[in-house]
Amino acid sequence: MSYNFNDIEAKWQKYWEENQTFKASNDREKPKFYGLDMFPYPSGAGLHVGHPLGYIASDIVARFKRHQGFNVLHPQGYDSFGLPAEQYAIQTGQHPADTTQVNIEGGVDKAGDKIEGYRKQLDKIGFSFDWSREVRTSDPNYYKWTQWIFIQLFESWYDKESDKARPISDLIELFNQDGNTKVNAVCDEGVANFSAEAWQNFTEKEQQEILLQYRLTYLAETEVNWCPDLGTVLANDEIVNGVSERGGHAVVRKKMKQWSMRISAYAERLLHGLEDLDWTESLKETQRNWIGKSVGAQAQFKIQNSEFKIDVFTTRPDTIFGVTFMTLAPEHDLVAKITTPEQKEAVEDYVQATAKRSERERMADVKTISGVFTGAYAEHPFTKEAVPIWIGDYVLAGYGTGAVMAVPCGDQRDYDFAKHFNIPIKNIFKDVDISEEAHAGKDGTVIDNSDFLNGLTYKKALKTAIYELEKLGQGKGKTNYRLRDAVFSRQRYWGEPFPVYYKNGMPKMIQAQHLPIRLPEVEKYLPTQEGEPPLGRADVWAWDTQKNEVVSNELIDDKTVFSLELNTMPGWAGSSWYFFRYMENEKRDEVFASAEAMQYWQNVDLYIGGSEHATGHLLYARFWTKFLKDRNLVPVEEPFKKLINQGMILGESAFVYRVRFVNVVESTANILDEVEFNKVEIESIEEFVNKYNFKIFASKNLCKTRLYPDANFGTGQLEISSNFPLIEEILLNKFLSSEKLLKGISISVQKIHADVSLVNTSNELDIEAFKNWREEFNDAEFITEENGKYIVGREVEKMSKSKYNVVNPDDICNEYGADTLRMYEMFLGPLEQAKPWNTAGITGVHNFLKKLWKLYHNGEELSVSDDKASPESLKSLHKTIKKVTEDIEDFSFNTSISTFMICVNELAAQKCNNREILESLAILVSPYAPHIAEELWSKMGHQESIATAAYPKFEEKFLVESTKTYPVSFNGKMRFTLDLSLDLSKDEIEKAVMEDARTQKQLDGRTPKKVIIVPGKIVNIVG
RNA sequence: GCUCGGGUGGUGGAAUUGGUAGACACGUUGGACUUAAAAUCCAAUGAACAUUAGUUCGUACGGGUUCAAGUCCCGUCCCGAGUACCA
Repeated sequence: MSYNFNDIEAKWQKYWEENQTFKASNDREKPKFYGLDMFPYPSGAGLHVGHPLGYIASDIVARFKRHQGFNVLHPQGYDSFGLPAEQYAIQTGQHPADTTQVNIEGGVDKAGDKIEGYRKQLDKIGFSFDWSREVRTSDPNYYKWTQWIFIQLFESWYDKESDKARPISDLIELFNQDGNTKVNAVCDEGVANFSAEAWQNFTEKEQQEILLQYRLTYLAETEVNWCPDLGTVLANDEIVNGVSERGGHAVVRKKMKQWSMRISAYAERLLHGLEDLDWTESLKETQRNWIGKSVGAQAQFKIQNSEFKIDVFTTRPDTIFGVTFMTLAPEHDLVAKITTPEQKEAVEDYVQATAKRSERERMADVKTISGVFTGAYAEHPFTKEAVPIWIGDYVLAGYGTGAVMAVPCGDQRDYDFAKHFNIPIKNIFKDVDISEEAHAGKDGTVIDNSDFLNGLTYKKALKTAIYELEKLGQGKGKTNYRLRDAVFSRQRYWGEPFPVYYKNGMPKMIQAQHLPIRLPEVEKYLPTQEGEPPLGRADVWAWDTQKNEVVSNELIDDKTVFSLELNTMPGWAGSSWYFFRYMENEKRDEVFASAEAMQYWQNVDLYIGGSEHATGHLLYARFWTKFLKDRNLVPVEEPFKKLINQGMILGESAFVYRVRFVNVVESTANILDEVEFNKVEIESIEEFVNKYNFKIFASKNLCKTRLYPDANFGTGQLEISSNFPLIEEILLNKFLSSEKLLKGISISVQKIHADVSLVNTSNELDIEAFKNWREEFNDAEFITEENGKYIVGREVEKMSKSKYNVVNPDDICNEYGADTLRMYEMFLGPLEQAKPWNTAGITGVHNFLKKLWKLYHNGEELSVSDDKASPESLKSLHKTIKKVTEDIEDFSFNTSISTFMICVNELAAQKCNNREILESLAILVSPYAPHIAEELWSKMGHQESIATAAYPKFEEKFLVESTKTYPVSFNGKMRFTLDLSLDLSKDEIEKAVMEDARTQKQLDGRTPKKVIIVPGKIVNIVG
């Protein structure tokens, strides 16, 4: 019986489903292992071979852990809220819930295209997912709990004393006792002090307004990243290079009233928590940079002839005597207040000009120095000298206090600014030349011209300066974080609705027992005419506080019926806690996850996903977990113990080269006269050009000229320089009769993508298929290589539909089988590395599986004997057990595939058919190629699935060697090998080596100076 | 600019604490089987010279440490990722 993978795989996938083989129980008897993949966004494009890479890796580990006796939780679900579904809804009018369902479960979309569906595609690869615990973030039964967590955040504040989140009721109690003077909380900047009495005398509304400044999720007027094209605000991590991550749209800064998450309260814990996580250093570093802790001081400068004071943050208080000016961000509150009448116009112009610039412009143009003097002066805290106050857009409103004390001798930006505007530069570093550029003045530099800091070095001066500032009451040590509070509102339809209604303009939470608040129906998914979010179009979107249900907007009376929040939550809301949801399989209606379940599963032992989530999802999920831990809602501080980022699988794009006629010399009489179009029925150059322009394709090797990017052809297309003797010659032979015609035409070649499915493994294009691929190519002509083949060019690029380089895993499963796909994806290279997909290479692992199959068969029949295995076979097996076990633990899956290949090659050479070997081998292979392993296992007489068969135990005794093949080197160069017993002593080895004829030949009469012998390793003869 | 990775055959990639560089595959070439093709099997395959033993050069480049360096140290170049006026 030959290896009929299609039947085998279908059979076992059905078996696993029917028998619920991978259903995890919350049974506490066994040790637990929780292996998780970042759940996918179910897009309509379906899976390509890059998507399952991480899933295969985690599946191998999950299956391995089952063999080792762990109770394994390996769930899967869908992050099904998001922008693409909504954009598609806007275009087609279909409800995002419908398209999302089709994308997951399969069906036919409105365009009539058949969609296979994520689930079917995943099932085909044979994952051991426990689908009984599936989650979908857009399912009301799920987002009910997302809304519930939001309410918990609203009902909490961050107490710096106990360094954790506490219920808001505790805060109210504190306010009632002592006002806010004794409260040490993370809150908005500039909350006014009040006494207990004052608190009690505030109106209800005033109290709520104050509490809002303390809540962990709060509504506030903040400067946000507004993306006009997407019609929504974006979080910092959703912006890349000043444009939106999705679609690359422009982003501008705008003040808007928005929900925010006070993630900044957790900055220090998020930073500190990284230390104990088993994540890659680079990912931790990315998060550290994003949190951006800097330690320094806050200093206060009085403004001359004014009530106002400017607070600045600096990491270098030691350089305070070098201050020669101050710079405020143009958006700084004080700008309007301190500007002198003479400078008013210039300042206002500048402020307006900067406000107009988009983020991208501002970023693109960091080199240009700009700024304006406000006319005001501050007073230096120590020297009491007048310090001019400038504004400049190199100072960011959002960082620190939005103001800097400029020390041009020590900071290059201040230096450049000072030079540009002829502001004096004061050197406070001893024996340092600052005539060309600023000097950091840290290591070994001594401070000068600085009163009490004179003669000190950086570290000492830093402490002294802070001490003196504190003494003056004009500053203190301070730590600043780059991490900003995260904007939590989106002006979108396809997201979680907030469980919030508004009474007297103040947000009120809907009580938890009335959740979920379901998304209302709207007739269109666009913002309203008035610029409200899409939920502004809903007719039934008001909260009745008597009936506790969503009712028609017509009933709003602001007494018992109120308007509901129109924004929805961002994409990261649902993904910030889903890993806890999987733990719960029974009481999903009653709790987001039960305490018992969470106590058992704790946190994710292995999390695999893309590194693009470093500053988004992974940070937010850690934040929510810490919050939930503070409120005793979950038992753990960190959600993901170990994390691996799988590398991207790149596509190998195929290119065809299209001939384009340029610089056609029109109507040159003497050329036309002599032209004979006897090979094609053409009567003029114009006709020829019109007919064949962009219709002739030249094979790759005819176009071996340098490629130049060509702006005229849009992105991704290139033009090749225009010297093509070969093509010209062929053109002449094939289409034209006169060489002179070519003088009237010059050609260029344009490179365009061809669908990779039209190309075989030898890079030959299927010309007929290509002609039929797109209508415009139907009548194309091809100039082939001498052997008549059309060869395409290849280039490695990101896999994408628009590049026609997508390889569908379904096709690979059909042609080679899921086991081959799984093994080949692992065989490609290290999991974390980006690597190109090359379907040609797949035959290697496919052949391996065929050889594996043959090892268990003699002709058509299963051939397994109960005889004792030979020592060689046992050695091959145990070598493999050792290596593969180590490899899985190191996540080095590519090398374990090699190990299997070596093992099977050896066993085949030994003609091994012993049950004791072959059963163990089937278990070893099973995590990687589960279908063939199940089939062989059952053929060998087992009734139960192989999934929980005990992993073979490695035994050293089978590997013990008696001899070693020693490499014998002369001056470090290996010359020959010599088999010697491992029992020999150093002296005996030396004797044996020296007696060898080859040694004497190498020495050629010389006497060795030295002989290095490392028993069991090497012999090196020097001299 | 800064931070973190990385540079090994025609290709993807191996190489425990420094100890036989190129495992395992792909590709290529030659051969067997076949009317033929596919499939399968066998052999060769870092480069150059010698074509029989053998010699020399080879892990981005230049130095160094060592009996021995892809691996450790110093310098340079290149590629990738993250971040970017962060005071």
